[in-house]
Amino acid sequence: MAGKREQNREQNRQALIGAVLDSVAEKGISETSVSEIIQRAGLSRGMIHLHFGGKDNLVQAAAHHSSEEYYDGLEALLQTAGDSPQERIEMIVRGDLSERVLNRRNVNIWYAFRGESRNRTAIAEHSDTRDGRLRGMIHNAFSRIVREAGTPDASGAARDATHGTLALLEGMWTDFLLHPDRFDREEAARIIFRFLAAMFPAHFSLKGAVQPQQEKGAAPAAPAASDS
Amino acid sequence: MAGKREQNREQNRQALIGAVLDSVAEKGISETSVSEIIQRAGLSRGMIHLHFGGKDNLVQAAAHHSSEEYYDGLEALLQTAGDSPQERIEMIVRGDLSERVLNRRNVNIWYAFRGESRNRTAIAEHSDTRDGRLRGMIHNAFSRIVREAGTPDASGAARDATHGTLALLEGMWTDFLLHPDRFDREEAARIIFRFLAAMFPAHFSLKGAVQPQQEKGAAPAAPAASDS
DNA sequence: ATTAAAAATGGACAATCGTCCATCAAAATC
DNA sequence: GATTTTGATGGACGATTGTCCATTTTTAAT
Repeated sequence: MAGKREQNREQNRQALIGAVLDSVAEKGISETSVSEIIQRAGLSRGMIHLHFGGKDNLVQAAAHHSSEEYYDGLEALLQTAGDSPQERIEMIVRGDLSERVLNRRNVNIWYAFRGESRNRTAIAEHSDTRDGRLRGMIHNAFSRIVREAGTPDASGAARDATHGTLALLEGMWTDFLLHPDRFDREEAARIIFRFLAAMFPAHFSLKGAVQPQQEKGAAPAAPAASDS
Repeated sequence: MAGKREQNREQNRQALIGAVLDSVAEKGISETSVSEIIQRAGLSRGMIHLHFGGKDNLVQAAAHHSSEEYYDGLEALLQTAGDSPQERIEMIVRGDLSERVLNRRNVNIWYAFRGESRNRTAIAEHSDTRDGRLRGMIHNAFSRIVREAGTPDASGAARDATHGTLALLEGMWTDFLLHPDRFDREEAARIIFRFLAAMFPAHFSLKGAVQPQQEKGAAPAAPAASDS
């Protein structure tokens, strides 16, 4: 049962966190005041101090919550992916560009926090651990690809691929931030896979994309996975 | 001579703008108050209202100034570049990753403004026009490359290359923001050129980078430029 | 030198910020 | 049902915010 006491308590905590995120997404951090928060949450002024000990801690908790939500979503998506590394990469990329993850609300929140993160150490750490876990997931997959293929400088290639993929995703998010209307998810994905196909032609195909110019049309892309 | 009157006037305007940028870079936007600004500028409280009509306008002017500075630097660099499109691209990429452009101060300022840009329309526009002009510069170069090479879907390839390059640069900036110490400019450039070499093997060489895995080693990269 | 004009000063001002606590309401325990 | 315990309330509080203007200082014009 958990007790009506603690049940309400937790409910109000979540209401406050939700109110912060809504306000940050809509009005930005600088306009997210205590008055704004409690008005959105429909709670009284003292709640923030009671549950979080102050506004800063509440904002930090909200940043943490948002970060966890993002990562959990991505991880859940990854559960549904196949076992092959290329499938996992593809799932991460498409997931990170999907409506559920990449939308106005999330982008606004993410960039608002990041802009202030340099000062708020705690928030910066969430940024970091998120990126750290994501990087780990991607790097693992590329390491497997590289190992299977027996590339000469294996660790370097996997690292470059990881770095490039993350940078591209990051850039796409910025694109969305600045032009949410014109943004084209398919185009974004296509560009990233073009990059990956160039690095690992045996594992990623270009599908409908424009082929790079070549003299003799040397083996554009072999079929990717072996199983399923 | 320009008159000592107007000379001082302009000098103080610049002092205020500089103070805003210093403060934003060091303390972030939320801690950049009027008191903070006038203290840094060593001027009196009323100056902001006198010269800019209010804090918001001053901050906007500072954002504009920063944006212009960035773009002017890049354009100056471009003047020294050769005439071939690949040289121009290379100059833009290396310039955008150079110490002079990509440093802690600029990155902090840039992301601080961007985080708040959604609310401050004027600031967002600078973000936009900057990206617009940069995009134009890059797109022009890729269009020429694509035209010379007679790629089938020319406009699509040029657009994808532009989009990808900008996204990668954007991602690298974010990388620098989060990890200014670990950031490796050479690695960042190498990854971007790997992407470009994959799209236009006849125009961009991989140089010292790891080669993508291929079955038969089909023409990894022809020497790029023809002149000099 | 005297006057006119403009720039710079710094404090007054209302509004808003975030914090905190005396008080009240409700759930849990006896 | 009485009592204890804990959550919730909302106003008071000092600090700080940005704006604005009466005053002083400095430069330019006479």
